[in-house]
Amino acid sequence: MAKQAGSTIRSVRGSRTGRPIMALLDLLGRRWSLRILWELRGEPLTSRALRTACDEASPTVLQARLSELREAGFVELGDAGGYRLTPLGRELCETFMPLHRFAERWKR
Amino acid sequence: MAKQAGSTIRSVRGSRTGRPIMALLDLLGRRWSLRILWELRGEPLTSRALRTACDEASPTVLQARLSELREAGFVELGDAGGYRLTPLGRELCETFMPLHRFAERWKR
DNA sequence: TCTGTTGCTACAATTATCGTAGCAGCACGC
DNA sequence: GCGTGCTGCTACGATAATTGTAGCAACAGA
Repeated sequence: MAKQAGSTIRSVRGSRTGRPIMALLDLLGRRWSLRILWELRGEPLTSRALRTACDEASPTVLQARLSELREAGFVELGDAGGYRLTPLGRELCETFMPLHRFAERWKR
Repeated sequence: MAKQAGSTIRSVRGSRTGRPIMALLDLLGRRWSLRILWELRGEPLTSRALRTACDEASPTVLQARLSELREAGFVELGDAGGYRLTPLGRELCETFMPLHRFAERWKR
């Protein structure tokens, strides 16, 4: 499912509860979602650059996630090519930016 | 893999890069991880109460995630039974608590 | 002993993800 | 035109993760 950008996406788990946080947690809980947002926090990246940044994750999933994140309004495809965060996506990214500091302290 | 609490866990993706944030993003990016932390934000929950809170997610995954989150030091099993956040886990939870407000505004 | 908890597991079926390969479209230099 | 190299994106078989149902042992109270 979730074939191409703009088409249907598997209904986000938890959205039926009507609680947006559940839908958001589910979307962000899919593999590579968080990582993609994280890697896009800086400059726009082409699909291949993003793939490289994400440890060579398979393009299949990357495209799926990008489609979902685009439909959610967090990511967009720039005119000159390359993916980048929308203002909304940037806001979301800022939201869990403190994770960075936390992770550094966690560092098992 | 990741059979029981305290045993080995599949090495967290990204940990090889030496960047803790990657390991954390990977751990949190597994299905139900974020949701579990979210549901435990309040009172301790028994495994079955947690399962109910998580839309009847299958106990297999729930146990797997709980083991991982326990090994990571975010969740613990109370003496009288019931799962709860450790101080560290609570700190992590606070970190992405702003997501709640964000989700409310996002609300497609 | 019976009932109802607790945390936790087995196992087959279904999905998601991986990994490799490759497509069409576009811009470049030749 | 022709090739080269980029872009976003997809097909498809193999592998791993997740689901759903059922059930276990251990413990507590009646």
